[in-house]
Amino acid sequence: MGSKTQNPLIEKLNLLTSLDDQECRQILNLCENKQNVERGQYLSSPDEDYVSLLLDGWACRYKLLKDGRRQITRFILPGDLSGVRACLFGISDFTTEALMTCQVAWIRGRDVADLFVNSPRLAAAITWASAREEAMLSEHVVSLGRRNARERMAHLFLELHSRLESVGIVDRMAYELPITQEMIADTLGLSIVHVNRTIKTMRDDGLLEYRAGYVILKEPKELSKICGFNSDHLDGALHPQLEDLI
Amino acid sequence: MGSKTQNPLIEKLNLLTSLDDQECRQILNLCENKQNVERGQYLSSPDEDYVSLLLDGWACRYKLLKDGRRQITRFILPGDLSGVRACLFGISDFTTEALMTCQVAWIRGRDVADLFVNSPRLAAAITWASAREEAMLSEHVVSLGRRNARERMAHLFLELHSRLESVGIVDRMAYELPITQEMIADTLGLSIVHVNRTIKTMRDDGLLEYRAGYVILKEPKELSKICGFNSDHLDGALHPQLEDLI
DNA sequence: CGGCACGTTGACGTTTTTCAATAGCCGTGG
DNA sequence: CCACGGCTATTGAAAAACGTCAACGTGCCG
Repeated sequence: MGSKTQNPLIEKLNLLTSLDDQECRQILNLCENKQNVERGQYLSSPDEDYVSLLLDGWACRYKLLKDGRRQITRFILPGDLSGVRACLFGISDFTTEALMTCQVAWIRGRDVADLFVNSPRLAAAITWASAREEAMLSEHVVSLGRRNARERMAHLFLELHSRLESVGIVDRMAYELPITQEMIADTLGLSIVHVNRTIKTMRDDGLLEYRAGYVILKEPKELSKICGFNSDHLDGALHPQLEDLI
Repeated sequence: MGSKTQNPLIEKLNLLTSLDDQECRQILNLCENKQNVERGQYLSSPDEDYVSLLLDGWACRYKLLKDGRRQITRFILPGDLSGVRACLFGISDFTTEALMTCQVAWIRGRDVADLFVNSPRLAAAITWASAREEAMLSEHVVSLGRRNARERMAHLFLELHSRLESVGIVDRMAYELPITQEMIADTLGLSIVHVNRTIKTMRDDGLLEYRAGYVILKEPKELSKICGFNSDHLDGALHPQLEDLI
């Protein structure tokens, strides 16, 4: 695989916002190598010994049931870490796959472990990433358990917008969405057909535009009202009282 | 129902299994005070400044939508930590509520933060708890997104069995389940009525017994086959190669 | 040009929800 | 003691949401 490090480097890591430049560099310095992972290839390292930091592109994490049903639990966007749990604590029966050519940096598990011993702040940043994960998954559970198709869709599009905005790759209320309707279905626990129909009615109602690979949220207020979206859980602040401790 | 309000102190914390007795005691020593929380009361500390360690009883974490729909994201069992994210990183719009009289120990947020600076192994244990959380939530997402009612039910009952077993409060394949069918419905993203019918058919098929507050898994093999249950994600081992590092 | 992946739409089936009614349990107050 | 209300479990009938099957269109690419 090409270990070319071109350099469309992300503006920000999706870690604690209070990390300063030097700390971010410290994280980036742990990256042994950067490489491109092609669409359809797995993002987990073969032996699960590395955490990956996505520098560019989209990936997703999913579980495949024996009869072929698939559930996507998470989209991984530029600036996101992935594989922390698998790397520190063992295997996982989820798969992480690149949805397009991705630029990925790898951090050795032992270097992450070292952070706990030598860099408390960075260890806390890793824990924050894990906690943010948990918060997004909790919202995902709420969507799948108690929101209908339109509400789920609105929530997904708004959450993706928030996340992409925080790494600076949206254009106002529009952003690139390089995924198929099948993936949306597998994320939202719906069938492809129903996703298609739901998008159609939302488009007909003027809530959004949706073209191949591109979304424009035309009525973000209305969309938020539909699903009760709130982006607080994505925010990267450490509790103020703890800032001086760690 | 369990009238065990007194002091059957949990056998194990649900943390990294490699913590030794002294380390567990170290965690317990952080607990400023223990108290009983009555059924229906909230388990979050008023100011979110404490992490809670559940010593006895059941609690659950849920989100309430504006129109009254509720989604339970997690059951908190004896030995579980809760509130780590809220405490370290800020507020959350989820509520944690005692389902019966619970014995709870509180750990100050700053003491948890201190662990990152002074006790890397314990900090890693906290991170492990967060990662285990994430794994359970991922499975929950899979259930809600891609499993039908019977599969979800089987998965829930098996997962609860595994978790209770690991803290030593099951009797073979039987355990106390001090929750209503409404809570099961709010966990599994189903209606009460459908939960009731689903349990009925599973009972009729001889898969389980279900009486008020009590479950017996009569055909655990069959139940596992129904939902593809696997308990690996609940296991508390640190990656072997890292044991010596942290 | 053909093949392929993806999106779109209609007709129909299934799962699950909603509404409604009943029954048991339990504590409370008369 | 009993009547009563509140909560939970249970069951039937009808409706709504969502899935499946199948067909067709469209754009891309070799």
